[in-house]
Amino acid sequence: MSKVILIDGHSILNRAYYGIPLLSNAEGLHTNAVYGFLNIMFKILDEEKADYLAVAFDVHAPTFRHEMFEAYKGTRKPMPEELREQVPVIKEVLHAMQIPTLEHAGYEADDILGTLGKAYEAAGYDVSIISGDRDLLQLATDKIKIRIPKTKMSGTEIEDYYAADVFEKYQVTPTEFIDMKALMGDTSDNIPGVPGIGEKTASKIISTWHSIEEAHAHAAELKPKKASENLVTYYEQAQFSKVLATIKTDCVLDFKLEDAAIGQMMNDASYALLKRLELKNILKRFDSVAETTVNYQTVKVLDDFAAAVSWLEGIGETDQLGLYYFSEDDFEGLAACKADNVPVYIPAEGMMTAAVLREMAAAAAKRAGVCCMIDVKPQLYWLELSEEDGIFDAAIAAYLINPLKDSYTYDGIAQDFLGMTVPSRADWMKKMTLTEASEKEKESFGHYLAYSAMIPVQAYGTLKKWLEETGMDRLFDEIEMPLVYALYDMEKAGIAVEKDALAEYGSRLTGRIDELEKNIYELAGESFNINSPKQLGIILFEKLGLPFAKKTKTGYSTSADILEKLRTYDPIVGQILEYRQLTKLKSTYADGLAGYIRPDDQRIHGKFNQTITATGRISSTEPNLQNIPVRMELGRLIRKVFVPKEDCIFVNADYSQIELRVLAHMAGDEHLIRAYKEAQDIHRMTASQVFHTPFDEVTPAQRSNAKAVNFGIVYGISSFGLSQDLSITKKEAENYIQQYFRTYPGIKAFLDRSVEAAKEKGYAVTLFGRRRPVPELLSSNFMQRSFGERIAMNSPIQGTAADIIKIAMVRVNRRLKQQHMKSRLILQIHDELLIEAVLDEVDAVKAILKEEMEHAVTLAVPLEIDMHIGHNWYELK
DNA sequence: CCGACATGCAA
DNA sequence: TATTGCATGTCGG
Repeated sequence: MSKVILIDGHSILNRAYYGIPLLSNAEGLHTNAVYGFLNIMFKILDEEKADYLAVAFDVHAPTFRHEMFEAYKGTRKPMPEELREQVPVIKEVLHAMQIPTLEHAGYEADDILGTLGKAYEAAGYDVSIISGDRDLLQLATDKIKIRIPKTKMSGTEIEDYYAADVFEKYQVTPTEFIDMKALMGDTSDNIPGVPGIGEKTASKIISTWHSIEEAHAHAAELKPKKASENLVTYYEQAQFSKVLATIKTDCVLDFKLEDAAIGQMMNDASYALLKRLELKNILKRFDSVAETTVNYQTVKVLDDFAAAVSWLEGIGETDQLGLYYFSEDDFEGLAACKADNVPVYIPAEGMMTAAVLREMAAAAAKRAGVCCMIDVKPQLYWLELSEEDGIFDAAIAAYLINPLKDSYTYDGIAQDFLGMTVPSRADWMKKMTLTEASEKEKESFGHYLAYSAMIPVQAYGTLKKWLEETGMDRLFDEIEMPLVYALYDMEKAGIAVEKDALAEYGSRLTGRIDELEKNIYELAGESFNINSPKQLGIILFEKLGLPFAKKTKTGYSTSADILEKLRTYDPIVGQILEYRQLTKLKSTYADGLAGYIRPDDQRIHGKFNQTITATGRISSTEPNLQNIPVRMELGRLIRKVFVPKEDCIFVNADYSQIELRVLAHMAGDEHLIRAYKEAQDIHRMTASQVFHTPFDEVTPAQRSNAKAVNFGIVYGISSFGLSQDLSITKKEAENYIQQYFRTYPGIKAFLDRSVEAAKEKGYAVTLFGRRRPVPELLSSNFMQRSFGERIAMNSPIQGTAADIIKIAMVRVNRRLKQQHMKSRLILQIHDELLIEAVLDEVDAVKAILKEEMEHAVTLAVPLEIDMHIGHNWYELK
């Protein structure tokens, strides 16, 4: 017999709130109701071996009862703010625990519970309904148990009512309980009832006559006399009350019981959330889960050549295949897994040479109906696969579903999408070193590798369903998966660096740094570590007594913008600023980049990461090639050491103000759209309109301020932020913003809309459906919430721009390959692409860049690019 | 030796 | 107290 638990959300939350003193976390968010709710829920789950669990909530919309009776629930006190703020939080917790929450306009939670309770009873389930509200007793049967918890800090006691228990307590059946309520009324719901009849009298009357109708027919026989008279006088009101008090059991609901199947409630998402809420007692429950690690059956080690070949050649189009190819430290092999089968591990050794294994693995991947992997890009170095092969990268799918996680490894995917706790790579590594594994523990090592093949193929169905249900399947298929191959090609191509020139640049810096260091020690009267903000702060603000000492958490702030204001007070400040600038260039760029030049080809092969950013941008590491200096001339000189290879030249193209154009389109603001269609200088245009100055008379200062406002808008503007940026008062900044919104009313409406939508849905969305959760919006901390609002304004813009350049990259890369060109895409810097173009392909490359970048998507405003050619990166300006 | 913090580079 | 990143050096556990 399967068991279903249904919870009356608001009612339990309410009980918990009043039963437990106010608690709050570090953010100031109150948590007592959430805590109490979860305690009750877990207590019930612990004692009942339930298979299904769902929680119903009331919605903030009138129900049929309100339509019948205007005063319905009219006397109910409004929810205190400290409780109200916990409603979305408990929903979020439930969501993280994969417990469905049900709410439906026009129905109360009671009606949902009644409908589902009766339906599942009829279908043969045992049902428990949890509520703090005795109204629910009318639903009790011998299969439906109504459970009413009494919350105290010390613990929870629960009263249970089957039909018989209701009868025992009230001498009426559950159905008759409705009639009883029709007589006695309910002040909290504003059900009128019949005056002069309370619980005792009502119980006596209904236990005798079983319904208000019968009682009315025998009114004369009723005692006491007052009750008899009032029942006649107020009979209509009693009938009316009966309808109000009757819980509907025939609501039309779109709900499938399987969605309420109890899964892995203690997962990463719920852990993070509970941790944030600081619900330590609930967090304890995770410990016991960690021990339930699933160490699945066995891995078949196919070290026999014939057996391995036959397994791989047996893969056909009806198979869902999981693959993981590994090559490191002279150790190479393939883990593979067919859906619902035992994983296999095939080491590259003996007759099964690495070359043969790689080829057979790639061939199997191509033949399979679908081939699922985790983190495909690095495996492409060994497996020759391309975007046409339709590989499914589970890490990228998981990233789209929640881009806020810090990794997408197999153990996390197993936890989140399969409810499975498996040992992580680190857990296995603790047990044995790689060498030990390869030499002595082949089977164990294969066992560990096998997770990387097994998890993606098992999670495939769930991930696919998530992508479809969130509307991100096309984003995944048409943008993200093809992009994997474009990024791989970029990494493989790398960028050539003139090592000697870089070294020379470094030593030039060193000369000046030594000079500055000497000067600084002299001016300070002692030597100290200039790189230590702590020591520097003491020298500047204590020893030299400079003014405006600003504090950070740990001491004085010595950041450039502070020092800049101190320049005139002491010559040491200027020297320090220059020292800072030069040591930055030396350590991060001159020395830092040198360490990444590969000796075999004198090129830097940086990594481009696709599953890092919250907004959908790509990131660059080892080294970061997206933050090479450009603003200051001295820093910009570094770009001279990045050069094209022989017979090549650099071509770059960058979008002109892509984010502002995306904003114009998404907001549909006619003024901004018109400004772009007329192809004017947009910052000047903004200045002209915001400052009421004729276009031709805008001063450089006005234009520059307008530019700052435009930036601010994209970042989710705040008057404080703008005032800092422009060194003006907050008041003035407020005026600029107000003027801006008056000029472009559509922008204001859009930004407001974005915040509202994110609050409602819990995430921000790009034009292509990419989502970015914004949990900060739930915070009761003003700063956190404001941060959430800025994220909600910025993410759709930054994210859509990221979507667009990704589309362009995929198409540019495709065309370079399809047309068998030797030119290669080598860098992406958020709104810019850099190509190392073979000299005789330059015109074709320029045409491709222009076409694919400007037409990656059609917006209400044109997308424009600027293109340049140069013999090194520095010249591309 | 690792993590937090401060700092500064880019779009 | 403006969005998104990454790398560096210092310093303390």
